[in-house]
Amino acid sequence: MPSPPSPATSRHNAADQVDLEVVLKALASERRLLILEWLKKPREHFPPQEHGDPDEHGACNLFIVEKLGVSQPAGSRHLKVLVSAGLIIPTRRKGWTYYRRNETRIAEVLGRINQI
Amino acid sequence: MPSPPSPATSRHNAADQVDLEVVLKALASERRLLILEWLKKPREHFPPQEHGDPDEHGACNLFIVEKLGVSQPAGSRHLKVLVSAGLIIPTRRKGWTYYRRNETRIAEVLGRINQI
DNA sequence: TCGCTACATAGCGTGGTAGCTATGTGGCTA
DNA sequence: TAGCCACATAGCTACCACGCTATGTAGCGA
Repeated sequence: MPSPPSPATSRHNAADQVDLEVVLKALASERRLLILEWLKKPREHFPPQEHGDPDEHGACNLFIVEKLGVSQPAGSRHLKVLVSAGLIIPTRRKGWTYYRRNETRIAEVLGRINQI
Repeated sequence: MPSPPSPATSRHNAADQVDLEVVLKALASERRLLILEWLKKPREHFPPQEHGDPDEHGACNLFIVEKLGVSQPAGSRHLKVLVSAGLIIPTRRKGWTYYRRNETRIAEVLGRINQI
């Protein structure tokens, strides 16, 4: 779609209106669906981590990238796409970045998708 | 995702298992979301048509293409993507092709998406 | 049977996405 | 403060989606 001159922000957060196309594009990737699935139960899918509580902060960037089986930049980009769509939340802590699901936003998104 | 040598069929129909990535890619398009929206109430969005009942068979290909505002091949391709994902059903009749929503499939798809 | 009309296919250009390697950068930790 | 480690950025290639125009095809009506 040839989008009209985009207004103001290009990033997204939980406060934004759900842009269905952006969210669906973020979801339309096998790898990103996997990430969301894994983050449902970080403890089951990732090794124990030293500083971030898996349930509170989610899983470490490096673990996710490794489990994806892609290069570090490729993995980070997938995570960035999910963050931009508001689907996951990053937490920086002691030099590591942890990601957890944004359940509020996900519920909001599903509400919109269910109107399709 | 580097898909493995694809097995057997490449087309999809209502009997297929829902391939979430395929369906989400089909949905991740402003224009295709519009088509699905319009097809909820064909009578409201399209001119009266001579041979196909809007409620039974859906809207005529040409009307949809015109309302999309793209060329005929581009419009037809969008429709084909939705058909391949099983989201709409084509009916050929008297030389025209009508499209209607596949509500059964859509419900099935939404069920899967809600597990995200 | 002939022609017209609805739709599909082919082929091309462009932009976006996903992968990679190489290199920056910024914040712990010693 | 120096070094290292986690992550981001840059820059490349390959591929796919989407737009277009031109052309093919199949089925209806006369």
